[in-house]
Amino acid sequence: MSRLSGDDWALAALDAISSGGVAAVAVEPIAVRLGATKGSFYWHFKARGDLVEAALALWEQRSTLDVIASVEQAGGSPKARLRRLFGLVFDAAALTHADISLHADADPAVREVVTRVSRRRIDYLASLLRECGHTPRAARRRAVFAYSAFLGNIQLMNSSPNLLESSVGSLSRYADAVVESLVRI
Amino acid sequence: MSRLSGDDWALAALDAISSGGVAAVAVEPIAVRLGATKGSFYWHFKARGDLVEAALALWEQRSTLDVIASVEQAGGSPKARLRRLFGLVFDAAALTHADISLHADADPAVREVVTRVSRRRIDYLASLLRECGHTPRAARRRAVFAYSAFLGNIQLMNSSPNLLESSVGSLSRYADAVVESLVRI
DNA sequence: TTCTGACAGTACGCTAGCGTATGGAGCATG
DNA sequence: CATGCTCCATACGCTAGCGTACTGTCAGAA
Repeated sequence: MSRLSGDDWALAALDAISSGGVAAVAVEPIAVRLGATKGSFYWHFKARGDLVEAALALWEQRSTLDVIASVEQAGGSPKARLRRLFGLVFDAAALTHADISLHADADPAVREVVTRVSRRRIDYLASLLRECGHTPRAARRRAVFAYSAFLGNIQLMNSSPNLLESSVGSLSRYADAVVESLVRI
Repeated sequence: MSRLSGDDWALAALDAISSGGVAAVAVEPIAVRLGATKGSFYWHFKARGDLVEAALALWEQRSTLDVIASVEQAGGSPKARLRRLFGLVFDAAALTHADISLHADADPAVREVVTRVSRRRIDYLASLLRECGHTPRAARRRAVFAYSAFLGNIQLMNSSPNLLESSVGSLSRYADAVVESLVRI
């Protein structure tokens, strides 16, 4: 990796966000991690803010569009797609860590992206639930509820892993149950 | 406020946590906000870490013990207490903001406190649900679920307020419904 | 009134991180 | 081979914030 691209930096920045929030996006430490120096960074970006922006864009892409596309491509019944969706998001620890940091951020620019991401995810959830036979209103209500439950779960898993596992047993059976109760008319 | 106490500093630090996370606990800016200087701070505390610690202790007290005591003192049926509990936590924006920041923090010391707080809250929820007639196992499962839903809700309310309100209508009726479904055997 | 101790202000050095300027290294192309 | 372009390293100045040392102030005890 003798020569870096802007995407390399954005990826590393997203990594930093996952482990320490936007505040952890610091040029010099990331440069060290990439085995480079600031010289490289300031070639690809104008300022630190642009790196944060790029990382957010990357996150937005990966955590919504990519996930949705992957689920849609796999196909299957709406219920099967729901189940696959839950499986994906629970596994992708890297993505959920970024989620946690970003949802807690107070910066307006971050919140704008987060809101867009949340909206898109909820829209997709609602569309699946409509396909399952729910009315648009009910589908939307359930989608919002499911999404907020999802947020709470990753939060709790992150801050105190034992608490959840001890009362829920297997995560995959838990996801089964959640999907089941969401789909039930 | 010509003379400050250690508690004044801790309170201001908790405020800083609410609005910017633990990273926002910076001695000099807080000194300015208190109309003082570092000279005061380093009289009351040995180092910045001690201030963070004090703020966390304050949060732990207020967001668990105080809330629980207040609900218990008001009395009423377990269901009424549950309802009162939800009303309290949804209103206390200051507390929930701190919650959001702290649940997202990666520092082991913070996570230790957060885990203790979560455990205590879940324990209290479970005890109320047992009083409502649930078996211990069921009460605990529901308590964990309710708590994680709570976390998700404050998260969503914080990062994108409109998303929740638009699909849920009145927050107080929402709380009614949640309590109702929790209590139902 | 004087003295003492609790409390606060001021001045200083130190580190981390941002941003800039400048000087290469290496490759491509004439 | 010379030239120029792309990419990176190094060195520098600047700010925010931590922690320390010393100096001041004021209330109450003696």
